[in-house]
Amino acid sequence: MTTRPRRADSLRHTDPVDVRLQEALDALADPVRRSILRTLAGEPDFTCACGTFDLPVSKATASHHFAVLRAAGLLEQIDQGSRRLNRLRRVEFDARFPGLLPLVLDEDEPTG
Amino acid sequence: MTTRPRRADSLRHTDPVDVRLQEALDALADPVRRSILRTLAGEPDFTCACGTFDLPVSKATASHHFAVLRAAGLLEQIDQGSRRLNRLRRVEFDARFPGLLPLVLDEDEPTG
DNA sequence: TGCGATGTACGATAGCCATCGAACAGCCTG
DNA sequence: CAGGCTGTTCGATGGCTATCGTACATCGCA
Repeated sequence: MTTRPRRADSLRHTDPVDVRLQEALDALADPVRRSILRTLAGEPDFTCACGTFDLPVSKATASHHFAVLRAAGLLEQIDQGSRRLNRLRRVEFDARFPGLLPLVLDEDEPTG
Repeated sequence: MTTRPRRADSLRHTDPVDVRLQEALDALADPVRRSILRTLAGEPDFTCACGTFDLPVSKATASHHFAVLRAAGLLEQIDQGSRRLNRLRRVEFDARFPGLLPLVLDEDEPTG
């Protein structure tokens, strides 16, 4: 009935409203994930595919990190062909946890 | 030469200014530690000894958690006899990481 | 001086999670 | 359709850390 592609089955989004502080902190406690968020913050919405990030981990691990960030209400993803484009949920997440995301985005140290 | 008691040797404080976001998030990612902070926030400064907290862990583990919080610039401790009294470094920590501590203190769920 | 209370230090253990390679699936282009 | 690209899933592994019991140190008090 639905015309939605099979690929989207792995795209469960979590509304930031439903995210607990524990999950948010767990998600943000990883330096690789924070670097993903910072990169995303510097680009327009839905212009970064997962594979375009320069990360010090394998693509399997990177995929895991994107899933964690999505589950924590930190990003929205849409499929475009074989690519998965990302958007930082800046406003919604900041409404749920005021000030938390800015701390991450303003972090001056890139290495982690 | 110094008249400082031996006991204070285990009291290295970290100025919140010198704390990195990574350490802060690691410290706050533990539910036991967050419950310590919330308890502390509800009492006057330097009125809670470490042993007075009702925690679901052994005293050895509790001591470890207090050390982590102190190292993250989240609390100040002073010795009073055989007791160690605590103060939440609310203002200093909030100056370093604006908004972060309030998120923890306003956390409505006690279980973690 | 001896005892109980408070808290730290140490060594061991267990569970969690970041990580990886390999296999798999969808998508696009030649 | 074949091959390459993008991304997920799976099982295994290693490291980190929360946890504990025990031993130890310090302090106040009888």
